[in-house]
Amino acid sequence: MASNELKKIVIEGVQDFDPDDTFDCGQCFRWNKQEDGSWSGVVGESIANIKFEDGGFAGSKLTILSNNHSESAWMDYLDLHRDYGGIKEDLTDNDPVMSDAISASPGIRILHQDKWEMLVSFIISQNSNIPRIRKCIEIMCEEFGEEHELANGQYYYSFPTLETLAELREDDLRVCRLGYRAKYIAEAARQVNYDQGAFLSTAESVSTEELENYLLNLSGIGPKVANCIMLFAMRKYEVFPVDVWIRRVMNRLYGIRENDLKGMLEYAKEHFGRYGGIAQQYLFNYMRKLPELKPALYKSLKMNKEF
DNA sequence: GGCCAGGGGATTA
DNA sequence: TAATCCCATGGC
Repeated sequence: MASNELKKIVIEGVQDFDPDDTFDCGQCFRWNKQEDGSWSGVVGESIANIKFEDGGFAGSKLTILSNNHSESAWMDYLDLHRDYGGIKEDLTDNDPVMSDAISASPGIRILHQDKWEMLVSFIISQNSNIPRIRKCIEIMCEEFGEEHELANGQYYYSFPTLETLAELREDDLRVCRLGYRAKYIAEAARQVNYDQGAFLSTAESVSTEELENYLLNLSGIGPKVANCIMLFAMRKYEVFPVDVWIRRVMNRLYGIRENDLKGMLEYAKEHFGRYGGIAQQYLFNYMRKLPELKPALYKSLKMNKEF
């Protein structure tokens, strides 16, 4: 796994991937953009810095400087085996809204992140905003994660383990500024640790339905959070997490009643199918970018008013 | 099924 | 500065 020496891995011919789109589309919270345009992040027990060698995009050399020297581990994490070109073609078919959404962030890939980290991160995410979520997680890692030091003196913290968080009380978590979510996390950690995380570790071989049932029984996890965990850590690409942004996209751009959650899920199932989750990422990011991208359109949508 | 509190930072008015 | 919003859930 991770040594304390950084080593460079170069992957050639990478397409349909842009670190800016992928690390800044709201699926991950521990990647930070550096001054030179590269991205640094902690993944599991290792740390990495990622950029395109020539600053290019499609087909160019992707450089990963990391103490996890396994190229296949990074291929898996960045989901580089999957044909996003084909997926985008499928989704774009007869859908001008999706076409625009994909054009806004054509380099999104769904990262294959850690199950426990995603479970906790998305409990934290509820009714919050991305800068604040990132801060809470950063504090949690510094307080309760393991400290790692590289040969060059650089240090970083991995995400706290299930065992560690399961032993904490709600009060111990106060330092993370989680608000009422502290209780959910303390309880969920104990629930998942009931079988030492055995069920969670088998998640990818369990059906989406059974997995969803398990997650919905955990404290602080409802349908939206469960879907995010399944999408970002368990390769359940058909789920369609509906948050306030997606609710507005589906209402303003697809004409579905704002409170008709069921109708939105049915639409996604029928039109986005097994790539519902990937479609959701394009749409979510499109809406977040819209004020800059298309100010007039954004204004006309009256995003802050109920329809 | 609808309503509302939960904490607290970010954003907008 | 005040008001509102935010990658929702749980409990009534």
